[in-house]
Amino acid sequence: MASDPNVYFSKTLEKGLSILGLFDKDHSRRTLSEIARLAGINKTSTYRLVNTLVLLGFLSKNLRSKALRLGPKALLFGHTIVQGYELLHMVKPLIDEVHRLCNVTIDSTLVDGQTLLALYRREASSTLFFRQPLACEDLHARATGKAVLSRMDQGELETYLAKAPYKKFTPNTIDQADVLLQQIEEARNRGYSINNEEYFQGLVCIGAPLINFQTNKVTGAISFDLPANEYTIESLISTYAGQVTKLANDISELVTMNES
Amino acid sequence: MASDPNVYFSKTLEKGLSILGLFDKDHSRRTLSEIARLAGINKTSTYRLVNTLVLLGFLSKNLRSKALRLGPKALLFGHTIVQGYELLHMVKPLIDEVHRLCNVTIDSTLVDGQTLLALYRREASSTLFFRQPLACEDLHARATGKAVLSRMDQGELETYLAKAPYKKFTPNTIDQADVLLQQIEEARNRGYSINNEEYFQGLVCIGAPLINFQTNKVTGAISFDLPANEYTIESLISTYAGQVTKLANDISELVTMNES
DNA sequence: TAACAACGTTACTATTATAGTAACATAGGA
DNA sequence: TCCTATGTTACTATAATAGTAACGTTGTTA
Repeated sequence: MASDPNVYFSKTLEKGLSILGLFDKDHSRRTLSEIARLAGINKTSTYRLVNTLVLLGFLSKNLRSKALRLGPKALLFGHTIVQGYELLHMVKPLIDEVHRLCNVTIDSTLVDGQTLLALYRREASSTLFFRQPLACEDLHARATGKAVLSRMDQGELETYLAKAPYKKFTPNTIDQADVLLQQIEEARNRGYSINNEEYFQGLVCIGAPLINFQTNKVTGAISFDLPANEYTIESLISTYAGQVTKLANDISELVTMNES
Repeated sequence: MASDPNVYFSKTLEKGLSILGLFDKDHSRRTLSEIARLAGINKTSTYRLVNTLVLLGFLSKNLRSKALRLGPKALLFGHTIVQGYELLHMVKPLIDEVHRLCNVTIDSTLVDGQTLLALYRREASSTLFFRQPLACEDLHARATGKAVLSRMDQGELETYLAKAPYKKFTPNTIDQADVLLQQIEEARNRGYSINNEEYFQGLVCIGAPLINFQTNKVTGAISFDLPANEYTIESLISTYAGQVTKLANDISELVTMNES
């Protein structure tokens, strides 16, 4: 009776997607009740939605244990969606090319609100393996994060800075707002940011922001990741500062074109 | 009034997912009408669902052109789902290990009905690049496809064979049912299948099926892909037949465990 | 073995969300 | 300028969902 402000919003779809989103690397099996609880949906509705996903092949249900997990359709769906992300295909050849020339691990991320989303990563064969998060809210501890922060508008930056003290990943991780702010300003002035084993021991990175030149807003960042035992911060900068900023610039142009 | 047989099925969710699924590598931008037409949903409902996806960040809408494309949330969502697929993480280390030892491109696929779904692929640095499909219905032209066919039950196999003449990708592609059937029987007897530049010029492959040992059903296949100018079919077999079948066996055991 | 608890499934309606029609708005092309 | 295609909004009948409650099943504890 109260004329909904959201006649053009489907709660059902929102719920269904939130259910699918509950399955990730660390939660590949879930039970119905668990889903209902986590998604905040009542049992019957959850049952209906889960059943739908099962019938469509997005989830598969173990007949005995009733445990749910992602089905083949979900795998295809996920792959298809990732590949359907236009920017990925624009960015990939540029990154691959630089990777080929320099044999360095290159990471690209998008910023969505206050979180970094993995876009595309190309690893140098030698790079020490570390588990790359798909979404990361710890901008303070990453080269890409600091690059993004260096070009955020004042308001958003302050919101982030207010989160101090920040999560510590290594002894080097910056956990104080004033130190972080200083590094951010430095990054803004120089055009690149540095990560000195602040996220992962043994890994030093140099990053640069991706900018939409039309709106002048930051849309993400890239970084070159290198082994700390082969590079000092100085040699990292002298070797790669030019390359990261150039690559970031090239990608920024694509982003600008793409978003207009 | 007619007691629906499907009270526990959400058409809305089905529609929403089908809309998201319309975005892929070759269709990264779509219009509302296009979506409505392709998904077979009326304009208003499409508008509601699309609007929902936009508000949730799965789609983004260009303010001027109204063109729709996948949003950052979709990228994260897709990545998360793929990584949430349990089997991927079980298969990956095995394939990576063999890849490391042999420096060969290894491909793994799941079978879903009559289509092959890409599971995990590890490329040898030297492998000629070819665009790997996420879903493929042309079992006849691939080593993984023939491996799967060699272990399908009679009924399903006949369904596939009835599709002849098959799509031709190269001069070598088999397009006649009797030739294919012969190769399939050979593959069943030997435990591995061969692809002699039938899918892609310059690429020879040797494949083996993945079996759920408990149900004795085929769940997918793997293949080693190699350059035709370095391998004859004979040298391919003598070098790799043992390795593919062993790897397929190891993965099959995982699959069996995983599905019980 | 019995009782219990937790979970999954089904039945049943009130309520609400969606489908569908139609009208309006806007933009691009003829 | 008119026309057509496309996107957006209004409105209402109808169909779909939410929510309660009850039932079946499984596995655990006493």
